[in-house]
Amino acid sequence: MGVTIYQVARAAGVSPSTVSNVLNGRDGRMLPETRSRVVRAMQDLGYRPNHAARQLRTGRASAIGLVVPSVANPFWGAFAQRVEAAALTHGQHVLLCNSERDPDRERAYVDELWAEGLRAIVLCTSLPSLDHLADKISAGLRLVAFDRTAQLGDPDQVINISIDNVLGTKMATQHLLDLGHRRIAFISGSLGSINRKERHRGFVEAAAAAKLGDGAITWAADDDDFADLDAAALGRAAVAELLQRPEELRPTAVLTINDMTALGVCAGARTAGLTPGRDLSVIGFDDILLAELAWPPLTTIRQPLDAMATAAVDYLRADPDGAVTAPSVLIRPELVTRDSTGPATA
Amino acid sequence: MGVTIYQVARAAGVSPSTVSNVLNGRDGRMLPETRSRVVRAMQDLGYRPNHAARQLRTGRASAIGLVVPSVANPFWGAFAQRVEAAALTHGQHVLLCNSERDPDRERAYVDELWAEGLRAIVLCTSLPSLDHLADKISAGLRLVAFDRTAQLGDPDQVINISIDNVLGTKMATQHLLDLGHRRIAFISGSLGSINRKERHRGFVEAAAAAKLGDGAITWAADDDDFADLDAAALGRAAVAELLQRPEELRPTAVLTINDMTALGVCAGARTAGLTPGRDLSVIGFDDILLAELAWPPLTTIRQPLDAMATAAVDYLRADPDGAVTAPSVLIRPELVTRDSTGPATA
DNA sequence: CTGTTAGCGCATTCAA
DNA sequence: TTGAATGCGCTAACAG
Repeated sequence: MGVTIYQVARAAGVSPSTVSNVLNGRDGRMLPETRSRVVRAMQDLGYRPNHAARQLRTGRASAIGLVVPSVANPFWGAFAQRVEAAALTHGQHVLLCNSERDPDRERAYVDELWAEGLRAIVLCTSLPSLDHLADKISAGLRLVAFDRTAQLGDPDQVINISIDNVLGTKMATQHLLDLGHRRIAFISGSLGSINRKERHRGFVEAAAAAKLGDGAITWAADDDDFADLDAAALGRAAVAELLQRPEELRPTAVLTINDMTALGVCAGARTAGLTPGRDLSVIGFDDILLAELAWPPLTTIRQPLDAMATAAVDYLRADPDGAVTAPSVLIRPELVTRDSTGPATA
Repeated sequence: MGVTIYQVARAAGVSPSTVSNVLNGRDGRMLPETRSRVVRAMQDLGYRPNHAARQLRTGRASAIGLVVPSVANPFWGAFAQRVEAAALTHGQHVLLCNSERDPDRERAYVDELWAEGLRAIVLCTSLPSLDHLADKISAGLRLVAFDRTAQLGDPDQVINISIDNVLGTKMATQHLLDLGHRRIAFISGSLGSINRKERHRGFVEAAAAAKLGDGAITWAADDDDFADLDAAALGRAAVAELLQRPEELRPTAVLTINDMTALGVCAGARTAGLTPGRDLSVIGFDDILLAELAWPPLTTIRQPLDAMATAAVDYLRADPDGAVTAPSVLIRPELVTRDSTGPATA
């Protein structure tokens, strides 16, 4: 069924090990002429390397493992699409895993991928600690932690790729302040994960700098009542509660942990008879495809996913022996102004 | 690094081949007692089968290949999440491929997966013909064609899983008729793919049965100006054009090829100063997560994704030697009534 | 009912 | 600079 290096070797008049050397870029061990003869033979015969055999021999698989909370979430779906595209440019495949934000599941996936020989994993995690991966990492696992900034005590060699969350919510808060809002709510699920804490911090700091005082309202779910896909429901619930407050305590603008929650807030506001963008300003985070499609189109903080996905795959492929020069990549967010935010009216 | 069947065999006091037999469910070839001894040894040693070795030996990989247009599209993201979940219950992994609706890319992916030993593929395709896969299928490829109904001349052994598209748009059209609408537009990208043709047919037939005559308007993009992710832009463009028509030719209700397009229609209607659900009824297709979140919440035809994904994975795992008793699974759509459709006012 | 054995395709010593 | 030989972990004859 498949062409083997033996057939290639015979066709090129060399030994199998020479073909193997060509395959593995050990060009120094042969004459350029020999090399080109081998390459030609591979093309003529339509040779394709057998990944299973290579993996059996080396113990390493070439695919990239991708662990996301859930590709059903449009943000992660978009990210997964870009990771796959970036991997494809290197001829690598992507193994898809949905952790559903369950830490046990997340760990089990990484264990499983490791046991299967995968040595390159993009882990989209909100876990504060990566200690449980330290042994694998020192044993050769290339791990990109995505959407999570570097933490003290992280294993060396872990590469963190994330937006600058603090800056992002600062920009969002500032935008609202510039529009004249003085009572602003930050809405989020439980503040357990790193990036949520950071986004919250950006809000708190920007609000403090503007001396908002009690005008800075934090609404965070206590525990994990809301799963990943319930972000919208969370927004709905939060806004329903906030709008019941007496007018002098009621926010005129809302900043959410992500776009899905913002969409929920918009829906909740409408249920309460308010028009988002006019009676209540709403700003999201992520800039998912649907942010632009919502009514009103959602002002949000964009995460440049293309750049992030490409960076992730590049690091995974970097020379394993090379020094990791950039242990952490902090990407700059962008404010995208659309119609869901407007001047303060109250 | 790994425990092998030899170690298990030694621990259980049997030969490696007996362990292999246990692994492969050939229970008939050993005493129950022997079997349990082996199982115990596997647990004690923490044995995990080496997929690469197994694949090298058998030529078959155990992962499932999933080819979707793009997981960045919320519908396909949701589907991918469910396929992965279904595969996980069998301990199988999912290899993710985004075809971006490029037929060449789609074919290249299938070739690649096949060459890598994958023998189970879920192919979400709009291609009318599957002839190019016939040879692989007869050579043992298990292929589930998703979102595509069976066609005359399809290779045997292909399993088609799809909703009943004709019924779906009939239900949608009927819903609009029941609300009193007499000028209804069907909006879609080019009608090249099977399921689009079918959805269109459902609309045409229901409209004809209601003697709508010129009141049944088909708006379909000529060629593929709009890629998968531009569905919303397509809806916007279509509605902008339709609303410019003289009043007696202007639709009072719109039925779209999918929810993303419907969301675009809603946005376009608002741009034109109309309120969806009041001035223009809009009904989508799919029931993606965001349909409920839109404003107004979108009436739509639901595709029961869970059932569809489970069916796909089950068929992939069915006994390869068993007769394929259900070459085609036609799933019943459900009308989900929300606020984007209302009585005809014009 | 259980054990022995011979590769699957490749990478990698070690010799030449 | 190249070649011959070995084994990664497993399955499937086949022999016992």
